[in-house]
Amino acid sequence: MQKAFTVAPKQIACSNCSLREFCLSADFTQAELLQLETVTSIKRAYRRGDYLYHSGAKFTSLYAIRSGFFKTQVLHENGREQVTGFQMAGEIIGLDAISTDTHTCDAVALEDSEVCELPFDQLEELSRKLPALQRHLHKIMSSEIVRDQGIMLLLGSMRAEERLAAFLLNLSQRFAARGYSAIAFKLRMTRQEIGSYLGLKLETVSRTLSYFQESDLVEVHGKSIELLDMSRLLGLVGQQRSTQF
Amino acid sequence: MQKAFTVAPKQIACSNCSLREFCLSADFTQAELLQLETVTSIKRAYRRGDYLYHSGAKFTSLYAIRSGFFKTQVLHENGREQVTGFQMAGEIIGLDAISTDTHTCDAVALEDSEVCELPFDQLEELSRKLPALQRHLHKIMSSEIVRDQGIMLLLGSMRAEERLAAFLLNLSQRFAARGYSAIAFKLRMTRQEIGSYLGLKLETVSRTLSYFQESDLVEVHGKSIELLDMSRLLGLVGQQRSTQF
DNA sequence: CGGGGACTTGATACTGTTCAATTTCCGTGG
DNA sequence: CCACGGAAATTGAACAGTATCAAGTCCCCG
Repeated sequence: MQKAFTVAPKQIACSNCSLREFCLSADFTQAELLQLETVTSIKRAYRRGDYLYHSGAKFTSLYAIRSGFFKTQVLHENGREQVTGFQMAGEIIGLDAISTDTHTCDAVALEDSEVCELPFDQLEELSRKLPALQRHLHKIMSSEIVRDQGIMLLLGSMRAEERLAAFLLNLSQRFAARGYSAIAFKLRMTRQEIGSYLGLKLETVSRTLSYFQESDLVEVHGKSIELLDMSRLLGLVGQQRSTQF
Repeated sequence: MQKAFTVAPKQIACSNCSLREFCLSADFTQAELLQLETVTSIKRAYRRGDYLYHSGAKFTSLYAIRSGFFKTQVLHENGREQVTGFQMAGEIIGLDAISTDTHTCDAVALEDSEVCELPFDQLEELSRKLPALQRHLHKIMSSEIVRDQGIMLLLGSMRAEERLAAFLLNLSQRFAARGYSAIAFKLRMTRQEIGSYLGLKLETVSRTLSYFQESDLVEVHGKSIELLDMSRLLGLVGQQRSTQF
């Protein structure tokens, strides 16, 4: 974890940090990529615990995470709280705010992070000129909908063990996609945050991790985790309730 | 419930059924509305039980519901099933399919219904010319994300009673917004479908409804329901777990 | 090095599920 | 129009899974 940031959210001039990385995974011609560069972006650094935005704040931009780790959470008026996602490098935050021009959740850095601000007006304007960008934006929003539906399935029909296995495998897959180890990584969030995300209490998360360790499925040391038996973990997620049918 | 449809999904010529209703809630100039008309749309009728599309099918269009009632569901490979939403007139179905060009859920008519097909290519093309349409499309997708997050909160942190109260109040609100009674309506779905949506078993749904009835919160007769005490229902949803804090 | 939050673990309580037996409702065919 | 049959819904009793409460340990950050 880098310690380079001495002051919280400061602006950094960044000429080659633009929409370009927003579109990394899409197919663009060289000419189009040059146009993407024309949209100026602001890169910001955040320290652990900093808020990228608060619920209720006016919406102006989406944010592309360049490095680091965030969580998003909704705070119900009655103190109820739900972590709605954990986001890492290359992912986009803030899509929920488009609907009402107001952020509907908080985004909090779980480690020192850098994000690229993408002014939404400019994004819309440019995507009117570049069909590939337009399509890419639509796909990103749609992916978020699909992801949410996956979590609904998890919350609606899985047991604690299945939820946690699914969670670990999801993290593993995303780390792997970024060139990090798929089998050993550090959890950036607390047991309570994991629990909130998975609809479990922190004690249940802790107990289930301990059980996984006893079963030689994983090796846990605090926030460090190693997946010892991917296929059995996968089996857990695939498993339907033993008593069903 | 109308019985006019003797054959399943048939096409109906419909010159004034276009993108226009897709945009009912947005602000468009008269000139823009005329342009919206130029996108030809196909109106189709579906009978109860008909599939609007299946999971895995190629994505070509979004669908605007003109009348009737649908459910969307994801079927996990292992037989696990989750109802991800109930949609009624004026709502848009199919947004999840944009991300992969393939439908990721089934959409099933819960009563005889009419939908308007919106070819997505044309929608994108036109939205490049009409910023208001572009913005509207983005808002619709974002709203779906916000809705999903609300369900995550419900599934992740509410008790059975709270979930059911929230569900009934949500239906009430949506019926009211369409000019129907907010306090008396007919449930179009089975207890099992409600349960799947709310992450509960059908027996729990049934029991909780019975308990609501004993408590004079609602009056239930099969699929007909009447909300007798809105404020207490609202209180249930707002309530945090009695033992928390 | 000290302090406090994070985590683990145990005992108990409780919510919701499972299994099972009826009853009710509704669409279909006679 | 009524009778029939199967799906949907209700209800009860036992059980399972997770939450809750509590105590103690670990570890990280300042």
